[in-house]
Amino acid sequence: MERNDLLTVEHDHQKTADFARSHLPNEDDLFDLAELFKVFSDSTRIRIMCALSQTEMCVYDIAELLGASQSAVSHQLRLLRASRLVKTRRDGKNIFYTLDDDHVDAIISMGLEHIRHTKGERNDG
Amino acid sequence: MERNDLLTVEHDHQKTADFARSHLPNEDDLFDLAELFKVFSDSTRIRIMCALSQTEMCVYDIAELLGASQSAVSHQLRLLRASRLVKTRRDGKNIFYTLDDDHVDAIISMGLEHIRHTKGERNDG
DNA sequence: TGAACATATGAATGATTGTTCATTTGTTTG
DNA sequence: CAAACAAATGAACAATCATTCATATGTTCA
Repeated sequence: MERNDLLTVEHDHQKTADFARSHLPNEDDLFDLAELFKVFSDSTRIRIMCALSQTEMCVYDIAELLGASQSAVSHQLRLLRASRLVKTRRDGKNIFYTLDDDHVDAIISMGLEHIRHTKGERNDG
Repeated sequence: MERNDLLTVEHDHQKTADFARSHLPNEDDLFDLAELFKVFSDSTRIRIMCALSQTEMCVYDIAELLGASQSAVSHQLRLLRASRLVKTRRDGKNIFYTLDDDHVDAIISMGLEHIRHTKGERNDG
């Protein structure tokens, strides 16, 4: 290649990529982050989390609330448990679920802010 | 224990479900929320957003950064654009991407806080 | 205009996911 | 213990998704 590397102020792909790479979260965190947000990526689970942010509920309550099957709800709660977003308390035959993390509300609120913000923007084009 | 309708304070499923239902986001917001978090639910897209929070980058940069194909990156960027999370600026042959929303960093930070918090908890059981 | 580069897009495909159905585990109470 | 209730689990299936490949669109420059 000629010596245009001296004259032009071309965008340097390699440099840009290297710089950005050095600021990425590590692989483990990236994986866990994606797993975490996967939990928020289903409206059924969001409903469950929003509900639990109001009051503790047993599986039957949530199924009733969503008009979903007991099994479906239980499967979803499993995910929420695995992600440490909810915790349980047994009371006789019932198992009551509550949120296990302050971040849940914060994350959902921030999501709501974003979508309301973008909805307002629709006028601008 | 007889006469339990008078003596015991049984959990009222219907009441609980109704109460929680009245506090759920509306259907449209729920759908949009899930769509939004779906964007965050893939580590490739998180990588892209983290990178863009450091510096603007063109498609080629990002492909280089991730070791992914140009096509794969472009498809992902389409999603990010559709969700109004990134915006573009053309400079000659290149199209540079930048974040289009302050919430992106906030949402990712909150996610990181959560996973680091839960990782610390693993010791407690 | 045409060659080279940069990005976008459509179709196809393998992988992942949400739900259902059937069954199992765990708890209470007669 | 057995019956009744509450929750969890595994297999199966349809739907969704991320990536690839091939191709199209758009831009620059000779």
